[in-house]
Amino acid sequence: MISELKENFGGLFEEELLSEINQVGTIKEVRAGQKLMEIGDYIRSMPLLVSGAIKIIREDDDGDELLLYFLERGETCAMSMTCCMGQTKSEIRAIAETDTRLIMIPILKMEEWTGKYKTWRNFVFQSYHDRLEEMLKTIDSIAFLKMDERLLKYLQEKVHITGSNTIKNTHQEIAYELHTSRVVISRLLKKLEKLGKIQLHRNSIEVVSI
Amino acid sequence: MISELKENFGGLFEEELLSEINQVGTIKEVRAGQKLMEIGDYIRSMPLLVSGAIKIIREDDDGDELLLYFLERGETCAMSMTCCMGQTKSEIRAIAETDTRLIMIPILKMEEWTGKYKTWRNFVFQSYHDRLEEMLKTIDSIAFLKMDERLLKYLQEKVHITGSNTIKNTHQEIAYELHTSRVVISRLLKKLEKLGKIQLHRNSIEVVSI
DNA sequence: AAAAATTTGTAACAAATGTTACCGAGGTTC
DNA sequence: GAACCTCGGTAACATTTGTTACAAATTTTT
Repeated sequence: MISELKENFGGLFEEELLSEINQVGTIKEVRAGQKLMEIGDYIRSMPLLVSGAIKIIREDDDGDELLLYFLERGETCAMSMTCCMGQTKSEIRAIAETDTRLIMIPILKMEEWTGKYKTWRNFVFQSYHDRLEEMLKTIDSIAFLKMDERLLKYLQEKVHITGSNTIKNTHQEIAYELHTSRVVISRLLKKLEKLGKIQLHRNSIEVVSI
Repeated sequence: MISELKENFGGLFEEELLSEINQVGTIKEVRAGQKLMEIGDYIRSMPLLVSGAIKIIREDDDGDELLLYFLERGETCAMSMTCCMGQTKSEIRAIAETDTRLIMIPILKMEEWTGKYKTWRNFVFQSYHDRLEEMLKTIDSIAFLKMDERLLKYLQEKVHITGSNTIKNTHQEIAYELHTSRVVISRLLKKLEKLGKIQLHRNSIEVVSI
């Protein structure tokens, strides 16, 4: 674990903290599609993302979904942090977007470290800041953009996160994440294909040039 | 200052911290409508809200606005905190919604206190948590609600924040904050009036029962 | 008081998004 | 291979939201 720790967090944390993490952290591996956290769950440990990507989903009372953002390597879930400390329930769902490796830190330790290590504190603050920024970007998208622009952004994000130009999703799945209907997505994707930006296949979308 | 400090933050902070705040904090008073922070500003101190309310506004490249949320007494601006520490520019605009009193804390001190006082640390973490929650609520509104429901929520919020059943705004002002057009707001307000929920006057809206 | 500006109401229309329905292509199961 | 299921394409239509235009009421400015 120590090598991948240094790879992802070496620049941030001092030796002593790294070795503490190494001692108390446990590795968790999840496959793409697997659920990491459900709305209403209590959280007992804080995740550090070593590799892969996680999508964070919001749901309303009617069961309607919305993709909030993706977490990437080197990041952590700000929601988890406060949930841990405040003993409140999760307000979001977390699902592995790709195969993912995490280091799980027990709550108690993370509280201890915020007093003990300035670098840890800064990391936690930075994480909050990043998450607030990400939320602002999400708000910008749904408030200021039309659906076609949101879809384009979504496709770009997917390419970035998965590191592949082929997006393996059905139109229905995309519709859920953008909180719209399948017909709307099919319509807009067809338009993008006619513009030469993508190529449509069954169960997958090939991004040509965006 | 010490008395209003205790009134708003007495339960949270220990005597020693309260007295430190009393020493280095400076009082700032702003009138309703006055701007506290502009997009792109660098922030040099962190505000603690003693009385009044502040509205936080997001703006896109075209100058379109959106109300994000209100800050109330006992709260602080999470954005400011990270902007302070990371030396980054503000991404939002802050405008006093009512006459407002603030205690301004210099950046250096707040960094020092995060190491020194556990209660301060917890306050900062709690503030981040509250802000993330508030952002989630904002996202819920714009993603899942129709404009008439958003308007209703907005009116409720206004009544709560100002402590008055009379909302002194033009339809155009409301339209800006909800990022829609004046005609849409006038239309929906008229519908609410016909339902007996509000009464419309020039430059003001009287909330009867919501 | 007259002129100008602001605010609101309303109609008519346009655009974006959501809904329902149905079909056909592909793949899977039996 | 027949029956079944999933996925995507498309049309037709409904609803929501946005736009333009104009009039009436009220307030402010000159």
